[in-house]
Amino acid sequence: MALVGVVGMKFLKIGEVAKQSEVGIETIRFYERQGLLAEPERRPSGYRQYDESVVARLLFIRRAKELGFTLSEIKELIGLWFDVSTRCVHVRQRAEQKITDIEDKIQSLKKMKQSLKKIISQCENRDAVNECPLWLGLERRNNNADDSASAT
Amino acid sequence: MALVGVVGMKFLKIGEVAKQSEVGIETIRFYERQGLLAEPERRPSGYRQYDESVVARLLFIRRAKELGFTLSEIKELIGLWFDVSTRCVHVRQRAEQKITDIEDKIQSLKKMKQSLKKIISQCENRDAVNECPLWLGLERRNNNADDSASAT
DNA sequence: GTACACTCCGTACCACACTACAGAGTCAAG
DNA sequence: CTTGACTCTGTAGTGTGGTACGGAGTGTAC
Repeated sequence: MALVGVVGMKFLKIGEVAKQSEVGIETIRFYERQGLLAEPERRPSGYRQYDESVVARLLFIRRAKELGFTLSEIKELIGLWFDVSTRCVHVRQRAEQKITDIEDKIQSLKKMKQSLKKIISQCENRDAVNECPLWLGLERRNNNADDSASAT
Repeated sequence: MALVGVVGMKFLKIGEVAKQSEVGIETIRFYERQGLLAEPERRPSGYRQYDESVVARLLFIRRAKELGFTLSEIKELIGLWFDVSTRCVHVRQRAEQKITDIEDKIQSLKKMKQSLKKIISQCENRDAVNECPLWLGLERRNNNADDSASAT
């Protein structure tokens, strides 16, 4: 039985993939329908047969979602990789755009973190807590020329 | 500049707030119902009367959403500020937790950025594009002491 | 060879975050 | 005044991202 063409290649059933990636079975099939996962090989019975790489893909999708990317953005990010050998110029441009977006996100998150630190320190010092400079300056693309905001 | 009864305090109607914050009128009312915005003063006619600070609040909400926070998380973030004078210990803990989450997000975004750069360089070098080390290692809670702070 | 878990497909349903009316009242320029 | 843009409340509908069946077939351990 189990004659597999290639050596040592471990195949996974959908439930095993689900367990390893901590993504629900239904969700995996949903992602397949949405084009985030390629349609996998099938056993004669129709069972999906995954190789291990799909787990990494699913972990990536999960994390990217937590970072505020939509499924269609994630699809695009994944697509960048597979397009790389084909239409170089477009890929390059899109990748550079994504990098800019990501850098903006990082900057905003850093501002947010500074604000939270400020909250904690005010908390500790029991300073007068009134002015709420809070949260400002993380609008995106923030080239703040004006107030030299909080820095710790 | 319009001068208003009391001091130089400018009041805004909902449409003006919407325009300045680039958030739809319906969405502003929706956020009010959800408790992300306090119920504003009303004119005798029932018109909402906002002061300018609401614009910053809305920009914050917008940005936080782009960074992957849900409305209820955003509500909590906003709440942290206003609770700060009251229940210090809890606030502190929650703020510290948020900071950890944010640091994780930043790390993952940095990994993602590195992967994109790799795509671009492979694009340029026309290297064999085969192994797909891509996207790995951004699962969350990954501490790498590697690449330093904000660079371009 | 029969339990029993697993998988298949399809459809329906869910929560979240809006978005779009309807029908009535308000404001401000001309 | 009138007129037209703006606002009010309330309810209904939309798009995204899943989640939960139902009824059938499959795999395998005993």
